[in-house]
Amino acid sequence: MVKPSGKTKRDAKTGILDAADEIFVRRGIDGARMQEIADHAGVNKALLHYYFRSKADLARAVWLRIASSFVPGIFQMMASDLPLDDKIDRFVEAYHAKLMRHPYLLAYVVNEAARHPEIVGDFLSAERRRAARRMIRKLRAQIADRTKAKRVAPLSAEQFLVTLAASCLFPFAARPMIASLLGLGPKAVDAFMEQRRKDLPAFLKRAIR
Amino acid sequence: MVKPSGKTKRDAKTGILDAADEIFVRRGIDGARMQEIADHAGVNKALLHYYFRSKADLARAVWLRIASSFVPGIFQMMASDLPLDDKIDRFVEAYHAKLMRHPYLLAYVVNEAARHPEIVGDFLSAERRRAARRMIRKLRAQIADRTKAKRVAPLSAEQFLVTLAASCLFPFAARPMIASLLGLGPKAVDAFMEQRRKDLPAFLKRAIR
DNA sequence: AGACGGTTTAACCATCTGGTTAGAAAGTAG
DNA sequence: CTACTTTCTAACCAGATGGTTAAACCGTCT
Repeated sequence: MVKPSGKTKRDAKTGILDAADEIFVRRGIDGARMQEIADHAGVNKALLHYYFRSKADLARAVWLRIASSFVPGIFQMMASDLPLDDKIDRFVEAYHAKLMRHPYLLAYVVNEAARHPEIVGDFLSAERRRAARRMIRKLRAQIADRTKAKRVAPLSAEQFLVTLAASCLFPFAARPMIASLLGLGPKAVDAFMEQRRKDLPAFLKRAIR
Repeated sequence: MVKPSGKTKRDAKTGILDAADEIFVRRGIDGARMQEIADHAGVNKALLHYYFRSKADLARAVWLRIASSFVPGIFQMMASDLPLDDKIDRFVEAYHAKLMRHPYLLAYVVNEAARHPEIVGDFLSAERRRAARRMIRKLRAQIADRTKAKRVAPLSAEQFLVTLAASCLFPFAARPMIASLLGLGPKAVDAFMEQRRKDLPAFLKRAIR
């Protein structure tokens, strides 16, 4: 049996994945053209179909890569023994850093998840589902400690997590609308986001104080 | 001069707009097919081009209609003299009701706004910009009153508004992901959203208490 | 009735798009 | 070097898609 060089192969395949990543995220799956991906990767279009049978296949591969970089690391941190306040700080920080560098990413994720809900499940292996449950359980315990100590109305860990994610992520998804409604230029919006990164943790902690 | 029947004309045109609305929102602009819109409206495809020169034109008309139903009413309420707490209640309530009925709407808005930022500006007339500024000014005063009275760290009205919008809207955009991560079926997610509608106002008020 | 103008349609067209194929390069084993 | 496999490409194809056109339709005015 002949062993392929391995290096060349991986280079071409990951090169295609990188190009597809960029184009799919920028244009959306429907808006992306296989030819543009091929050009961007510096490869013949037929090669895309050689490594990935169809456009849908390629899109799925890209989706899995992106989802893997988006969720597991941060969710593991959220399941750890860190104090709740530190978790909030790190959550805000992590997504702020990631989304500042990939402005189209969230619109892509939201859009494709809404129109092809099945791919969301594709990404969630049994192990990842368990990890999510662990995280929720841990958060629930930490929040219960807090609300009990301070005599505050009880708060569902799920709801808090969603609010945390919403507060961090949504502004990036809604960036153009925020800019228009507040009358801010690109630099001013960046400043607004930076301000937000600093203020948001305190705001959220106050709500569960 | 011949006067067109008026009724028929308006029916056909708005019929097309209604159909286009549904299809564009469901599939996204790139994913929508002119033929599907025509079929859905019960009209020949050429008629779409008779009333709206191109697909882009039709998409723009739909966008403007949706944006008009999405923003101005609620923002006017936010600029009114209502107490801040009531505004929070109404804001949560209004978007909850709207988005429960139009599950794809937010993904559509986020996606198209991200990929065609210019259309966001198209919608914001000078008058609407003024209205937005009025709303911010009013909110700023109301929040200042609160934070001063309760000796809390000052809070930007803009940041609060974004957090409010994020907490209400994002869960609908992220619905499939929430469902998968929390392991909820469609009915359980509805219940989760309903719970959220009830809990969220208190959570937000606590943060600016 | 008949002419006229806006409305609607069937048929058509040029182009684009995802996907295929046959074969050329290029790497590998013997 | 030769035989063989994998990688890569140019050319091609069928179907879809946005858009056009010429003519039919239909109410209204004279």
